[in-house]
Amino acid sequence: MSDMTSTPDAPRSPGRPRSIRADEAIIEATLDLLAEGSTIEALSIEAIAARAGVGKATIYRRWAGKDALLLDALRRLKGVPAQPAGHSVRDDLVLLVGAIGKNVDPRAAKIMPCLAPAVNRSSDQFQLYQSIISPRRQLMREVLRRGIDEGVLRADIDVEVTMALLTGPMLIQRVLQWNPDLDEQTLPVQVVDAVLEGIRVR
Amino acid sequence: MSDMTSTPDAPRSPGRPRSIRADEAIIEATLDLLAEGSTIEALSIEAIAARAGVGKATIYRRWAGKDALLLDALRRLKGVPAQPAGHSVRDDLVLLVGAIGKNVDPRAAKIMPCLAPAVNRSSDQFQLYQSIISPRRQLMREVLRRGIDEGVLRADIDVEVTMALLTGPMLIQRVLQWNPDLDEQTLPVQVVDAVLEGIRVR
DNA sequence: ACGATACGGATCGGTCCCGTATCGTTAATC
DNA sequence: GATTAACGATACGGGACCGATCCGTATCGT
Repeated sequence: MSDMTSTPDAPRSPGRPRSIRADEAIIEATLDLLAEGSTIEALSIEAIAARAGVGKATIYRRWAGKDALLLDALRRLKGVPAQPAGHSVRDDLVLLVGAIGKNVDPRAAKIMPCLAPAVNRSSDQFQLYQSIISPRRQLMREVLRRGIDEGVLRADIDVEVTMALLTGPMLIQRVLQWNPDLDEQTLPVQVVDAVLEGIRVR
Repeated sequence: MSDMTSTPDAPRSPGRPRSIRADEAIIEATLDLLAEGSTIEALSIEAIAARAGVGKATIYRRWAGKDALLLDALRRLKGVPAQPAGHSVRDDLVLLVGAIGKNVDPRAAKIMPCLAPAVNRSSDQFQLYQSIISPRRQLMREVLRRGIDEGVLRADIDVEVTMALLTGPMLIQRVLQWNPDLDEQTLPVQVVDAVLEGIRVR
């Protein structure tokens, strides 16, 4: 949490302790509202409090404001990235590409697109966004490096560009519905194979 | 316009005619404010009126509300897609990929990302979005088909998937700043060449 | 000159939200 | 049982915005 009065070595705090259920309920309510279509700035503390069955004061007791709460709430969305098996480079890439935009928390799929515009406005939110996707990028980077070491992939490819190549098509389709004619199900395999083989006649 | 009292066969409307300058000023103010970082729902009629040097009533006289105004304003952003030269398939693709997210109207680059979340919420805005990018997709589709016909590209590629392959990386980088380590300048060439050649050792 | 209408500007009531304050109640410790 | 602080609920003043309406003025066609 950002500014909760968490005292690691409990020096005894008198009075009624803060409700852990309230903490959870507030975070969950925030994510639920976002997932239901509310945009970040349309989200109100009052709506969150009502949804969480909590008084507004209970929220302000824990966070300084909407931004601090949002930052904490979004952090919960990180989820666990898919773990590649490590056998076939192609299979690992298909797995990673297929996992793009698919988080353990189904709400994340709805929320992430809304983050996009905020990312270019707030430095904090940009950092948050990067901290979420960075580990996933690292996973793919390792698979590509492995492919190069094993001699499956060309040694002269630009790994960063290749990651964008694999990620981009999946992301614009899942997040923007870029092309209604594309099939999201088969797209990961198609993308990976196309990138592997190239499209030029040879 | 959405609900202007436009009478095609001018039967002469009495009274003072509407100012064309006001029309333009309102649209321009809307786009300017969006480009300056305002999000769609943070945009207020009052701010637009103030910026345009126009009374609020002047806006309400022309549009039913913010949504109608926005729809009209965003339609102005379409701009003219880049025209491929038609000589080299590779060069044409580099040109088209490089043009992604780069519109004649520099404000469009700032505004388009903000559209992303709205696209999944409003059917109208989804249609608008598709109507903007659809002609550009068509342009790339034609270049790819030409490449196949000329025997430069493999005949068995999925053209739609290939378009996503070329567009995705550029779009996530320009719109989301997906990977800070990528160079936007060289990315078009890198993407096109990588897609053309593939990354597999052969 | 006249009616009609649009103009920029100002004001109004209503709604929503923020952040704070204050209720009576509840749950822990002493 | 007394103390203490968090609880849900509610009210507050302040602010932003909406949509409507009204000024007095400007600009048309007649």
